[in-house]
Amino acid sequence: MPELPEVETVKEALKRKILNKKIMNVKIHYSKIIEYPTNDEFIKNLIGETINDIKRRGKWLMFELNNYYLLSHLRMEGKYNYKSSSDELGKHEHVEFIFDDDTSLRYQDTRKFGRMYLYKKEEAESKAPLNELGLEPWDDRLNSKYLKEIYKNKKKEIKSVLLDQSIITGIGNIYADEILFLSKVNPYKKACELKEKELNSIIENTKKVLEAAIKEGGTTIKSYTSEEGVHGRFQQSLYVHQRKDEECKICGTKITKVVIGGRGTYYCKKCQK
DNA sequence: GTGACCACCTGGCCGC
DNA sequence: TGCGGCCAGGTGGTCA
Repeated sequence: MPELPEVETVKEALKRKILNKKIMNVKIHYSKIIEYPTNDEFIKNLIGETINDIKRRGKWLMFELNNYYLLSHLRMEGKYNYKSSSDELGKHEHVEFIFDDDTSLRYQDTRKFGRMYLYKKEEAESKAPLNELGLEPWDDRLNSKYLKEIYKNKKKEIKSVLLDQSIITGIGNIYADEILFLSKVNPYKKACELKEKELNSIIENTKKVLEAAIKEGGTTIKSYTSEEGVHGRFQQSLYVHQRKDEECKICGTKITKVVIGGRGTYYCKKCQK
């Protein structure tokens, strides 16, 4: 599933292809992808807009247009295909953005979980989803004091809390497992019980893991590939995620898989006591 | 405010 | 071979 590094990879790939293209038409084939505004307004407002820049906030792609921000979340299996506008519609392509040079960008999503918002530029930051996002991993304000203050009332397992996008944005299930492994923190540990040293370790390893994953083009698991169909190379660098019963790369103990907060969680019982 | 649970979706996998 | 059931998981909504 696309997490921060995968979204960053998609963003860079899209920038190489669709910057400065003008939208001539929009076709929606599955209406629920558009969360806000209505389908009709979405189409009407986008026609005539130019894609001036593409940014990222957490796992959200932000297409900067003349007057609007188009926000797109890929959720589990969303991806973008860049094709000729005359190409046949793919089976799971739900939204088409047709440009003035007869090319098109298509949003494809097998499981239809992805969502899009279209806001006027001046109001995008003050509305959901952007105003509900926590700090980016590289934000200077992300320190042990910040986490301690928020975590003090969190009695849930740290594994679940790391996935809370309103605290640190961009961490998903794969990288949460990897961050906790490198930080030598047991995923069952309650967030409110973490010591300052552990919080600092989590912060440092969050940056380290995500930076390395971005460098490697993200992680490819099962259905997810990047916008260009490129397979992320970070898969080979994973210490624990999806390595059940394989040997820990540090101590040789078999990796354990459990379910925490409904999510498959992989960890080493010896390294993460 | 917090935590637990469920719905949204489809394809892949497994057992029968 | 075909069918049914389960699982995967990011997020938002509901309820206690």
